[in-house]
Amino acid sequence: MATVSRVVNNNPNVKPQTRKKVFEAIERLGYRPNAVARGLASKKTTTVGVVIPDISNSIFAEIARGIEDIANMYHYNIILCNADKRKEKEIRVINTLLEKQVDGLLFMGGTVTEEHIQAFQTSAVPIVLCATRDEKGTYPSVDIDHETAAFDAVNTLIRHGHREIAMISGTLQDPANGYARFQGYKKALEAAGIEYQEDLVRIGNYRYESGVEAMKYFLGLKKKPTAIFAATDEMAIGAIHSIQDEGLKVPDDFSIISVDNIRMASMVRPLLTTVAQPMYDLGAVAMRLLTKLMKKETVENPRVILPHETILRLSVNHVNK
Amino acid sequence: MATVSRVVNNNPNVKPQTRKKVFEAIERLGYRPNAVARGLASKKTTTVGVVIPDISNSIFAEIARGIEDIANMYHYNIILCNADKRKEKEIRVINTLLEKQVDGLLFMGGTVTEEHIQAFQTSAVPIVLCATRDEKGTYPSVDIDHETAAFDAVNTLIRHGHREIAMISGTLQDPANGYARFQGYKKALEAAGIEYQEDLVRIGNYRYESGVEAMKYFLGLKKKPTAIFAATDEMAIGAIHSIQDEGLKVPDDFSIISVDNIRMASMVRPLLTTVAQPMYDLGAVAMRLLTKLMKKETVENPRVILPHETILRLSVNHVNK
DNA sequence: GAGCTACATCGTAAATGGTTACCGTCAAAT
DNA sequence: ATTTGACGGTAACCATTTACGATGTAGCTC
Repeated sequence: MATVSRVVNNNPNVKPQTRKKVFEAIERLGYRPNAVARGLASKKTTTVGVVIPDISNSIFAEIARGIEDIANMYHYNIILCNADKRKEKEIRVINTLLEKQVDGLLFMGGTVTEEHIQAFQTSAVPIVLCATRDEKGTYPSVDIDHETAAFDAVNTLIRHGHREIAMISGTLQDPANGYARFQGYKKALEAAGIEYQEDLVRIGNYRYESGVEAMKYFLGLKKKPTAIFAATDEMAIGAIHSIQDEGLKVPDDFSIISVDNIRMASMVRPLLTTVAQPMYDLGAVAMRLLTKLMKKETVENPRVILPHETILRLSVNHVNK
Repeated sequence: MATVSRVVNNNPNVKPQTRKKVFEAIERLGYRPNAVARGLASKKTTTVGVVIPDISNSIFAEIARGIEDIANMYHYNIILCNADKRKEKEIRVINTLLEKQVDGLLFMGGTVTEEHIQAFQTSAVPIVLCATRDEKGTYPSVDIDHETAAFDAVNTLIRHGHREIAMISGTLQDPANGYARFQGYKKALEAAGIEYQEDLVRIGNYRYESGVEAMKYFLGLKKKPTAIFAATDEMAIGAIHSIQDEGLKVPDDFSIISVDNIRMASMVRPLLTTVAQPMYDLGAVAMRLLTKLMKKETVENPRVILPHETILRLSVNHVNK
């Protein structure tokens, strides 16, 4: 038994001849090692748990792809759990993942609350937050700087001469895509000495339809904005279509910018100018970080902020007075 | 030990009072059952393996969501493995999934070859194919009828008076999205007595860019088609933009139809007319089928074909002579 | 009231399929 | 002959489940 274990695990303490005999027997018997027994004995499962808000959301799917690729590279498997940003469900899957003795946990989601922290603390294995972070900064995380990303987006509008800039925001309850991006918008206005006007902000739900709706509202204003900053590409695309449906043009009549750079941003007319967040890399870097933690390597900086980049395409123009 | 096991597993043979004491101890000690040991002893892991070509592809992501929801409903977890339709990698992940003692396997991919079958045969647990099938029909599967879906698509073009109908196909090596949809195109032409013309078919790679390219080719023809059938929505949207970039209009100058009905189909102008394949349901039904198989329930029809539906939106018009 | 049965409850120990610490053996080298 | 190191085997261990047996209690019969 021990010898078989050694050859299966590539332990050098076995004569090549014996190794060969074992391999032949394995072949002949159709033996397949049982990873569950192995996991019990070795206390390692070579699988990591991933909690994700919604795999059918292209942003998270792209992040997941990054996670999977790196996990695969290090021979880990992934247990994937959708949790829809519902706290109660998140806590539940964290616990079942921990019961399954995953070697590490990758958490994506919206807010991480006190209850999340409590669940995390019961964990014997490392946890990293991906595309989110905890307020206190006690857990390793990889994310972008949403506020600065939004700031940069609004700023490129301002540099193009716009001063009537509306925003289609997400809910302010959401710390990253919602609140932070909204703060970036406000700060950019402030830095340019532009007064913040409440009726130039609409709250959407990140989706296309809410972008359409929000833009309809702006189009109904007596004093219309000249540019729109949307918190997500999807809402931006909704806004574009809302404008085009009225017979108006982007960027001639309105400039549009947003944050994300989903694939669709280069599959619309006009091509969407947006601040790219490196989705694949968010996942990849988070997973890489987790592998280090699982190997108990010391990591210099466990809270990484990935750079964003504004991609100038065709939906932003100089203001048209 | 046995008693604890009984209360944890909700076995009725335990006095309420004892049960309570056990729960208190669990609470006090912070005991968390070890699913790995449980799996070893019970020979069940309550996890199923899913091999998927690419989770960042929105179609598969949507299917995966269906799988996950149903799995969750039956208290299964999902081990997700990307395999990129690469046979060698598919075989490899099938084996590691089986080593992990998954209770069942859901296979999505392109072709299922003889080697796949061999790998499947070593499995002690049920396997179902999702969005694909094996030629011999030996394995349970859930899929749509790609040929008929394509047939229906082309047919609605024909019913709108079109006779010069081009196709942007996928590779004919791919049995489902490629070959079958192409066959549907040919048969629809044939049924309408329209001659098949080789230079009205271009092969793409399912992606947006290849749709753009293919359409450029058609626009360069002396005798242009009046309608285009694309094997996927993405290519159709590429074609639409290719047309619009030339200052021409959809559907005035060209009618466009395709198969899939991805979210983006209702996020373009004009809204894309397409034959919908029920992606979420493909996943959900496949997973449901797998749960039955895992419970050793007998299932009447293990090879299910889900219905498709043509969604009339705005990219198809009556021909304009 | 003793004895018996039946049943509910609980504990014991084997089994699950590996890993690994430890020890014994053997051949080669000193 | 002794030492050394490579190699292989033994058995403990991992945390559960589960078959089976032990225990206790209540109810019943005589």
